[in-house]
Amino acid sequence: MTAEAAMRVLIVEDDPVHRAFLREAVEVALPECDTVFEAEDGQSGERVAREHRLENVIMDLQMPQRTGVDAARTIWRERPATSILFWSNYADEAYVRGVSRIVPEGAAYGYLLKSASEDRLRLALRSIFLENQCVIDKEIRGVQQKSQDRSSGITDAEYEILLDLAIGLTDRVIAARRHMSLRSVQNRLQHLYGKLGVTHGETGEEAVFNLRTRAVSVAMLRKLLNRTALEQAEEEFRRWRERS
Amino acid sequence: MTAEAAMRVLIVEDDPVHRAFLREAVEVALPECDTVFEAEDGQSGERVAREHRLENVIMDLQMPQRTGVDAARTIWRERPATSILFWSNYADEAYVRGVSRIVPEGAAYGYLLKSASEDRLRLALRSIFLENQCVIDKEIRGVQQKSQDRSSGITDAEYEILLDLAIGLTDRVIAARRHMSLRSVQNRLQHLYGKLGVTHGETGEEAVFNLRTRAVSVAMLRKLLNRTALEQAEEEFRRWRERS
DNA sequence: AACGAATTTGCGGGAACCCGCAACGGGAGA
DNA sequence: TCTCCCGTTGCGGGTTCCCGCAAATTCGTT
Repeated sequence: MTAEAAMRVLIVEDDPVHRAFLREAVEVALPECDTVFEAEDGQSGERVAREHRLENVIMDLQMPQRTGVDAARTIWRERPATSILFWSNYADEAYVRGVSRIVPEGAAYGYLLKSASEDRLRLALRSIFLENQCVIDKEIRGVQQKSQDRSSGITDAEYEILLDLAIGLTDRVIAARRHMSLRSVQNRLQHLYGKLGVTHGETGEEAVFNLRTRAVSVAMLRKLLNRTALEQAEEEFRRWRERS
Repeated sequence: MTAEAAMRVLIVEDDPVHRAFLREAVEVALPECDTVFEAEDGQSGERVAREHRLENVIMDLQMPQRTGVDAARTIWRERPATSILFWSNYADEAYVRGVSRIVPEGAAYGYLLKSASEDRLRLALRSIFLENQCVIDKEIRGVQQKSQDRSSGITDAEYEILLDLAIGLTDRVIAARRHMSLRSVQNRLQHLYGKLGVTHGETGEEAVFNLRTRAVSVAMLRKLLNRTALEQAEEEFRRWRERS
């Protein structure tokens, strides 16, 4: 038991400029914080959080080696009550999906864009770390909404097959992996094509697009997919493959 | 003719934290610089450079709306003697290719990673803006080398078809667009597959991968491709399509 | 229990893809 | 000039993809 409410914060951020900026912001916004830890990648972020039993984390999302999502997952697995503020450059749906997939029941978390004003950042820091409130950037909210919308949004099932598609699997392998018939895979693909609005080309002439590749392309352009999501899917597939 | 060597510098960078950091660095490293202009996207960067006839630019690469490469291209088109220091987060081959494709004969330019030390940055500023020397980060050099290597590197022709592939075109459309026969397209594709090391799968069993999509996937993972490159290719294709 | 809607699966076929084989053509060097 | 090498083109085939049609199954609702 610490005598006073001595708060400690961990900053996980690879960019030194941003790291310094965050430390400054924490010191200004949270005078009750007496110690600021820093880590410059997900790997060591996990380690420091574990060693010092830290409960307040500011986490960059895109980092080399080990993503912010990865790090947050293991941190939350070890102590689900940790408060994490995600601090990211982009509002890609791929990231938003990644985060909301791992946040545990009742945990306080936040999702702020780096373009947010300093005031907003300071407010978010106090809300999350002192009052355990969730703070989600408005833009992120929009993405969350859209991704859950029935009509334009993409189902989890469809997202799953999109990943399989994106790493280049054949229909047959997808069928084997997901325990479906070949035809079902093709069905899901057609749904996906519909949702993404990919067609062979405007008119009824000859095909302009290869739907398979085109789907990946527009998913990328719409930021449904990004390299990080790809890497993760690749890794999962590798693991599945090893145990036959 | 300015009476003294009154240098002026333009900083084009969307992230306010980095922008402030850069301004600071310029003021320290270049005391002979008396005016620092700032722009927060490619669009206005071009405008400011044009209006004030600036010859020294620091340019972020990934920016919303209009890329650093785009902005640099038009700036250099208007005044090829401009010195530009590119300042980027990543050493993706896609970016490196994009830059070295547009740098005009004899222009001074630099390519620094944001992870470089402040000393390195200051040194680069002086080298480029005062002595018109090119300064390329070592990591970037490595990428440049590799991309020009005969064996592992990818030809411009192959890169071109990779882009067509990535935006989802069919063989036939690629053939029409590039004025080749269908078979030639398929040939190039096979070369590409070879270079990227994509196969149907390890053993001689059934195919695990769809080569087409798989190629895009590994190109992404290897950072040969990124979303920006995709966008650009998409745009070019659209233009080609309009004039039949 | 019964009904309707959404998924799953099979069948079949046309189109696109992947690719080995072979001939042709143009540029580099002996 | 002759030859060698590389890129292009055609042909033919096996495979995979894309998808309409229709029966079967699942699931939620009344």
